[in-house]
Order: sequence, then C-alpha cells, then structure tokens
Amino acid sequence: MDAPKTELPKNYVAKDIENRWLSQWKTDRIYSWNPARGRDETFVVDTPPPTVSGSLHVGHLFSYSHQDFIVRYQRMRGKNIFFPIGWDDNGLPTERRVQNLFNVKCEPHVHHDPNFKPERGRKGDPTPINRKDFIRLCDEVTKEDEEAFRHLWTRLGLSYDWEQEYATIDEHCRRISQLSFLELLEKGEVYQAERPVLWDVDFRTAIAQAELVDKEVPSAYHFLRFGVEGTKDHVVIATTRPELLPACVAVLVHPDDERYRHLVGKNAVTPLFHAPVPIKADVKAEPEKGTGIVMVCTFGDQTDVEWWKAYNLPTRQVVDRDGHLVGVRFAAATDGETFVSLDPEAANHVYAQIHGKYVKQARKIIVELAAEAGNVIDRPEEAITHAVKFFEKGDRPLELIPARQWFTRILDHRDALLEQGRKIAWHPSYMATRYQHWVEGLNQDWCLSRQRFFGVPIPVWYRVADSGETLFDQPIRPRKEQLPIDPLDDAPDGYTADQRDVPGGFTGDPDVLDTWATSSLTPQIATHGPLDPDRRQKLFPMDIRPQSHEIIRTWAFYTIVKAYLHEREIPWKNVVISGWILDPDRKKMSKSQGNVVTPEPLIDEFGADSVRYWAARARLGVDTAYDEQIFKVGKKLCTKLFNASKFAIGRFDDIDPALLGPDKITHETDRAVIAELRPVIERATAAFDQFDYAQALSLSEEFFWQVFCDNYLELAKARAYDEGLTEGRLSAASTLRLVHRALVRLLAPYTPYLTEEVWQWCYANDPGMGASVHTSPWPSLAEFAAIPAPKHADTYRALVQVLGAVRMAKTQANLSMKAPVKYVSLGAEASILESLRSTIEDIRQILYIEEVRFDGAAPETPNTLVSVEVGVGGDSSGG
RNA sequence: GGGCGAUUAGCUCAGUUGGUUAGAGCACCUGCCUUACACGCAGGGGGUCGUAGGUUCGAGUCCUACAUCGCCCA
Repeated sequence: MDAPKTELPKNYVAKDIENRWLSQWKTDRIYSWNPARGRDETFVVDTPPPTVSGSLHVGHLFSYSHQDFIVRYQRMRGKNIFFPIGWDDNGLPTERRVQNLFNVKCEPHVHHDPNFKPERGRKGDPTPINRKDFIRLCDEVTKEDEEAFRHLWTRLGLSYDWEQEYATIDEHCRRISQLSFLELLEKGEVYQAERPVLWDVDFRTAIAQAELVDKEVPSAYHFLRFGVEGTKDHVVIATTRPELLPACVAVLVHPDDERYRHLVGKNAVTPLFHAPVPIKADVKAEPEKGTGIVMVCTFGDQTDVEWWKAYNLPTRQVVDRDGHLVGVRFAAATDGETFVSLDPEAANHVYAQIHGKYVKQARKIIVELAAEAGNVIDRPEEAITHAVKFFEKGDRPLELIPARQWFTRILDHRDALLEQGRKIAWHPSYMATRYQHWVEGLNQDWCLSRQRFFGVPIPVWYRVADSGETLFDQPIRPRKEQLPIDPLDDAPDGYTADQRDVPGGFTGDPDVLDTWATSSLTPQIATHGPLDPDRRQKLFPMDIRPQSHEIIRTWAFYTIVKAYLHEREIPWKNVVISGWILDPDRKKMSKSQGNVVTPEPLIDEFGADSVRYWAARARLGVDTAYDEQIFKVGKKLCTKLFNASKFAIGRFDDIDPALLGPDKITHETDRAVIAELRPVIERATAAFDQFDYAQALSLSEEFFWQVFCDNYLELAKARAYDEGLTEGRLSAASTLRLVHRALVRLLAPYTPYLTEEVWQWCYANDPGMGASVHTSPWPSLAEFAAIPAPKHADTYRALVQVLGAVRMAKTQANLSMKAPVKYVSLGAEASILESLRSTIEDIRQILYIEEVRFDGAAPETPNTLVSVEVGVGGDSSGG
C-alpha cells in the first residue's frame, strides 16, 4: 500500500511552472498535427496571422487565447489538431515602420548604394534608397517583429504546431498567392482596367473599398454662380470642392425639379474658367442637397464616376498621383481639346495660380480668386461637417484617379457570396448580419494592384512594342513551376534580361498585390491546397476561423471570395468572433490615444495562466472593458487550485491506486458530490461544443470552488484522516481522486501550465489517461458510470444546508469553526432525515458537534430541506 | 440617415426555452490564524435590471418607441 509520497512544491510560483512545461511540451511535440489521420478526426483552425509590424497589446493576448481554449478542448476530445500560425508581414504597415525606423524612403529609380548603412533613429531628411535595399530592410525588421510575437505566443501557452509556421511574404506564400492570381486570370475572374480608382496621395497607391473609412471633417459649401450659355442668367451651385472647377464636365439637376427644368439641354458656363458644360437631368441629383444643382467633376466622388460613365463625359483630370494640380491648358473649343474655355486666356491665368499646388491650397486660392472676380460668389459660404473618404491608414482624403489596375470580379458574384455566408455558422450568430450587409453594400470590384514595394509581386510581364509602347493587353504569364517570380528581376521565357524595358522586349508589372490578396489565402497557404491535393483533402474546408468583428468585411469576406472563386467552396464551417478589449472608459485602445497596455509585463506580474483566465471570462463577440482586477481573480484561482490539489492528493497519495476506484465509492456523501459533478461535465461539454469557453469555465470554476473546495474537501476530511484503510476512507480517497482528476482536466484548456504541473504530480501514469493533461481525454460521464446515484437526490443540498446553518451559528456567535457545539437538532421529511443519518458523521466531526438529534420539526419554508437548531455554548440559534 | 450590438449592485460581468426571494467576483463592513490555502474561511450591507408604454396569470428575459454608448455602413 505505501507508495512513495511525492514531494510537492510549497508555494505556487507561476514562472517556475511555466518554464518547466514549456520546454517539456516542445520536446514531446504534443501539439504536432498528425498527417496520417483522416479529415473527420481532425480539427482544423485557420489562425489569424497577426500584423507583426503593429504594436503588441493586450487585445492580442485576449483573442488569441480564445482560439487556444477551443483548440485545447478539441485536442482533449481526441481530435488531431491542425493549428498553424503565420505572420502577416507584407504590406504598408511594415513599409511605414521601416520608413520611420531608418528614416528612409523607397525610390525605385535610385541606384543601389553599396555604402548605404541603415541607421535607426537617424534625424534629417529621409534618405532615398533603392527598391531592393528597401525590401531588404523590410525583411530584416519583420524578422525581429516576428520574434517578439513568437516569444509572446509561446509564453502565453498557445498550442500552435510550430512546424506549420508561415509568413505572408515568404516563398511559399508568394507562390500560393501568385498561383491564385494566375488561376483567376485564367478563369476570367481577374482582369485589368484603366478606370478611376480610390487613390491615396501620400502612399501613392490605389486601395480597395474594404480599406475605406469615412471620417467626419469640417468643410464648407461655396455658392458659385455658373453662367447659362447664350443668356445673361446664372444658376448657383453649392460645392465643397471649388478647386475641381477646372475639372467640371457637366451640371446635373433632378428631372422633376421645377426650378431648373428649363435649363436642361442648355450649357452652363463654369465661373473663372468659362468652360461650357452640358446641363442634364438625372434622378440621382438630389434637389434637397445644396442648391439642388450639382456639378460633375472628374472626379469628386463615386457618383461623379457613375455619371461620367453613364453620359460618356470627357475626362479632365487635374489632380495627380501626389495630390498636386497638374499642368493643363485651356483652349477654344476645337476638335481634340480636353480643357475647353470660352475665354482661354482668363482660364489659363486663373489656373496658373493653382498649378502645382496641393488640393487644399488650391481650394483656398480658388475661393480667393472667386471673391476677387466679383459676381462669382453668390452668398457667403456655409460651414458644414460631412463624411469624407480616407484610406484607413491615410492622413489626407482619397482622390479618384484614373489608373490601370488589376481587379477581381466580386460584384458579379454578390448573390453567390451571400449564399456562401449562409452556409457558414457564425458565432455569435448575429455576426452573420454584418457579413451580409457588407456584401449587399458592395459597389466596386476588388482593386488588387498596389503601387508599393514590400508585397507579393503581380506575376506578369508585358510585351514592349517596337514603338516602345507597353502592350498592357498582352500580359506574359509565367509557368506555374517558375513561381514565385519577381517580374522586375526575372525575365519571362523566351526573353533575356537585356531585353527588359527596350522596344521589342518586355517589361515587368511594377505593382504588388493588395496584402488581402495573400491574407485571404490563409486556408490555401496552410493546407497547401493548390500544390498538394492529398494534404488539402485532410484539411479543407477548415473547421473554424477565429477572428475579431472589425475585419469581417476584409479578412473573412476576402477569404470567402477566394474559396468561392477557386473552388466554389466555403473556406471553413464556423467563424468564431472575439470581441475587443476596450480601455476602462470603454474606448477603443489605440496607439495614437496612448491607452494601450503592453502584454509582457502582465504575464510577468500575474503569470500566463492568470492572463488566460482573464481572456476566458469574456464571451464570444462581446467587447470587454480592461479591468486589472480580473487578472488578480485569475491568480487567486490558480493559487486555490494549487493548494487544493496539494491537499486532495495528499489525502490519497499514500494509498496504492489499485485500492481506489469507482467501485470503492460506497458512502452517501461521496455519491452525492459525484451527482453534483455529472451535470457540470455535461453542461461544460455542451458549451464547449458551441465554442462557449466562457460558459464552460464558469461552470467548472463554480463547482471547483464552491462544491469541491468549500464543501467537499471539508466533508471528506473526517474519513480521509482515518488511520486504517477503512471503507469510509477508501470511499473518500477514491472520490477525491476521481473528482479532482476530472477537475484538473476541466480547467486544463484555460490554465495549461498549472494543470499540467498538477497532472504530473499524480495522474500522468493512470491507465486511459495521457502523459500530459493536454493529451488526456476530456472528462466524460462514462468515468463515473459505475458509481450509483445517492439514495436521495437532495442529499448534497441537505448536507450543505446543515453545514451552512452550523457555520452561520458559529459566525454569528463570533466563534471559531473549531469551537465545540453542544448539539444540533435536525428536522426534515423522513427520506431526507434518512439520508442525513448516513452522512451526518462527516459534518459532526469537522464542526465539533457533540450531539446530533433528529427531533426537530420539518421545515415550512420553501426550498428549505432541513430545519436546524444549533446549540452553541449556552445559547442557541435556529436556521 | 440605415444596420448590428450593449445598457443588471460602487466596479467588471453572469442570468439557459418568460416562472418562487435577480446572482458571482472585486470593493466595502463584521467575525474567524479551522491540521490545503489569510492570495483563505464564515457572514453582512448594497439593485424600482437605461426610460416610457404594451403582450401575459406572470417580464431582467418577448413587442414598440425613446435615450446613451460602441461597431459597421451610407
């Protein structure tokens, strides 16, 4: 019987435990995916690759822990886990970080400088450097940033399979991404077009609808008088963008608007520039807005683009890619003139004053010139606030600039994409609505090209005609085996490098793909879908996509688009949405507001398990205010689990496990407590199956603290301290062991370090259990099936009522729990009394009750099973 | 302006399909160093469940309107 007693650590020190198990898990490769097992027994996660150049904050700990709870649960359910991790390193955030860190800017035409030495924090003007040098710096910085994330993820105990690690700029991802582009090009889902695109003048790149944000900014209506050609009349047009007057190509009114109906068909004449432009009627002109007449410019907004297309209006582009006003020349109306004026000399004089200016300066100048001209400004400007479109990362309003770009067809597939969204289960379910509304609101195809540097190159070349003209309509595609390629570096088949950019030769597409074009392929990247059908078949479609709600319109959406366009499939069966961590004032945490909390010090202070506990308390999809108290609560739970485990194990550790088991659980108290555990297991399992880790935690935690620690450990003490191996002691020891072993596993997804530590003290060699708690089976009712139910369904409740009444009596008499009680008189219905007779000894001993009488009156209060009269010292109190 | 969500104790949050007296933790107060734990135990005070209507025998829960906050979109 006397097995050697384990020497258990005295105090709970999170850091010691963390270090020990981190290295052990790594050695044992307990998180590795097993490619030999089939799809139906595999649980596949499409992990969000974090943007590594963004700063780490508590929000990362939060949402990434959520995935891990679900994954650890599934692993314990016996699933073969595929839990990869990647880094989203390509794209603007990294470019910006490099620009700021080294004070450089990428200028593709600058030559490579062998003497250039990057220097952090250098002052002065940014150094222009060559594209390759710039990309090299980007690569360097992302390596460092990735390491910071890798370190944090590991410490936090996220159970990734590090053998599946990828980075969205690495060779594999470039290959998959370029393959996707070429396949969709072949299918006709990707096309090239020259059209006005949303353009950021600072980043000098096109962007997509998904990257737009509206910002409320102060502005003003300027009321300008337009002439009516052939009359002395004028009409007043309100505009917020007077600097676009030279780009005006038409004037529109609503067809039902009585005020202006007589003007339709005539020409208006723009002020200052004297350009005659047609007046047309269109239902989209809003009579209520401004003066009810709208000037159409190329291009003020998306509606301008629609009108321009619908009426085949000329293009008078005045804003260039940097946001300057380009040089243009007004001339009399003869064939072929773009900028027409009835008074070219006056027009050119005005324009000369805004030429080369930024949009904002030009606006100011035009307003001044209008004021000087007299008879142009009809009435004082009216200050307003309105929504203006910005690039989400940009500082100046977007312009609409015609440019040759690559696009993916999405508008044609709107209905199919809505259908795909309905096939996916969203958690919480109302998040599906966000996806639906986004798809319904789409108004442009997906612009794929970015005029940037650190990204996946668009994998095509173009022929250069003998005339020197680039033949964009004749793209040269690489063979799939060549991928990944950089068309600015590699030459296409049949050409040599010296034919680059010369007549009769070729030229590479200078652009890179939108980062979402690659990030939307995480399922294909992780499963190697297009390259390895066998591997794909074991992993795709995936089980869950965990992510936060603000990127439903980008990441979730684009991923659904790609899976649909390529394979007519959904990428995953479930989308699991985490909420946000808000600051204590319920504001979004952001670097610019300076309210972010950095994660590593939190782990130092509270331990990884406590930090994870904090994350686990938040339900799916719900935003949570940052509250440091919860870390303390987590730490308390860990300490409690540590102490309770030491104590519980100490009560049976010196007994041969062969003498303990379900068949030894004969005592009514023990059977009653197991009856309490059963529904906890059932309900926690059901909750986890719905990805509701928070509910599962709350059930397990409540049972652990209230039932197991506060009551059962006390109730079991009397028998557990028996000298010999009595039936009562064996029953208590068996119960402690079985219940505690289940509890450790119920909490393992949340506090992986501590539960592993405890597991190793005692259970790692149990038959049917795993060498690690994390590869052990999730608790099931089957483990307790052999144990009969207690004689009375209410035994536990009745016992606790007696326990409570006696404790209450002692507390109210300001007595220690050790203080003796003369007698306790119990009254209850016969069957309850019967169950108490067989269990009361457990209470009598721990509460130092001298005499128990069964002579009380049955209780009359509802919900009270037992009436208890306690004889404390001289006086007594009822309960 | 539209959509989605939130609003429950001083704070952070639970509250299953409508059903006894609305819960927990933290904070506060009172006891208790009880042979796992004072990072603990036993008690206590504290809520007209955002507001106003409605449905119902019965509403924190369902419906309508409004208010405040957040996110998404125009």
